[in-house]
Amino acid sequence: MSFRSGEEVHGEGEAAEMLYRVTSGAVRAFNMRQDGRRQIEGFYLPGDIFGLDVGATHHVSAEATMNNTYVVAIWRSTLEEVAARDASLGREVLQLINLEWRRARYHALLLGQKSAIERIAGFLLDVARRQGSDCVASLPMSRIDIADYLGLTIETVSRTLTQLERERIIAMPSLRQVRIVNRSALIAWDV
Amino acid sequence: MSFRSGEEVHGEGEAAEMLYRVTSGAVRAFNMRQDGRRQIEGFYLPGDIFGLDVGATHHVSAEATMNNTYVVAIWRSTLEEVAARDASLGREVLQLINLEWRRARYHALLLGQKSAIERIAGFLLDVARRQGSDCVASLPMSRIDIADYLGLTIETVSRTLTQLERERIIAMPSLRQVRIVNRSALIAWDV
DNA sequence: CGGGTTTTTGAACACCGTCAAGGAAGGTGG
DNA sequence: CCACCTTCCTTGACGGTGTTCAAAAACCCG
Repeated sequence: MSFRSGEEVHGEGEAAEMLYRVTSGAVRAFNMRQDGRRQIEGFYLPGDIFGLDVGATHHVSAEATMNNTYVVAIWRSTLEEVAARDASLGREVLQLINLEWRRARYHALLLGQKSAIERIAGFLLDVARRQGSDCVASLPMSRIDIADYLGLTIETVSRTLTQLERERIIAMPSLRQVRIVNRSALIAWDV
Repeated sequence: MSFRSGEEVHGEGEAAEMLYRVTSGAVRAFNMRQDGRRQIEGFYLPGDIFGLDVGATHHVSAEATMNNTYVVAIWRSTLEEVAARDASLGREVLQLINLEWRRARYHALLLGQKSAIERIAGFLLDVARRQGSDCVASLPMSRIDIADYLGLTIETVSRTLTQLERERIIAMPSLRQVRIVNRSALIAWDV
């Protein structure tokens, strides 16, 4: 399946009938408030699996963060049939739920306790790591997305990135490319 | 099992061999950072079940928040034996994981998007509701615990409670008793 | 090349955190 | 039961971090 930026993969409250894996682009999972404020709970990058909410319905909406986002989908029922024959698959799903949970708790810690620069530093390191790189993070999402994920405003995100660039800790060859120049300094911020 | 304030029920990283249910008092689940900052992920009140981390080990530490906290424990293995015969039990456990997850997401939204007064208002309503009351929340935890749960400082928690009291939205007959006087005003803050 | 969106930058302000001190509550021992 | 002590909570003043509002700059895409 192919999505353009902002297109919905699944909506909050919908029946959770499928699992998805990102093959290119990225997906944001989020909750919306009545007044329009949005909390992005997580991003899914190529290789990541999402949509495995426990229970019958999705707890979050999922949208593509950019054009040319590709996703492969599999029916839950199919998965369950296979899992019935192959116990290792069931264990793998549990592992994924486990990982998801771990991320959610880390996210709460980030939102509850960290300063702007700590949030940005941690975010960059996380993205780079998940992309299998030590020194480059390519950000497949807008500043607004980053802000709504980190519980900041776009202005603060922008300012903090600029500050890190001025301090020669990162370099930004383009808007969505971050090169990690001084990795240990970044890690020092990611308490 | 009986616990005094601050005593540990289970530690982060320990083997998750048991499930627990609070019968009186309360329990806090939290993660600690190297620098001593603490994020409380949730409170468990009488009737609540905790310790059902997915996977083999606990992801959080759990401590009693006050003296005379009583908890009943059951071995996971026992539970699994029973669940093997009774599928409805397995569904109930899934429901609990579901609820836990829902709370975690709500918590992230709270920490990422809400002001101090919104956090306090929502917290009071949540505690009252879980205690089966419309107009009284009895807080079985210290101000520090509330602060570390809401991502605030104790001073801000205290000031915000005082402000709500001055505005006749709540009354505090004692430190840990909050009477909800103007419920709709409180709900208006809990966007 | 041009129009619209996204990002950056600046200035002023607000909210919350920090530091400090005083006050209330609860537990302990005489 | 009361005095004492410790711990927890409240209140005040101040400062810093991040938000808000506004405008300029950069980027993207047709």
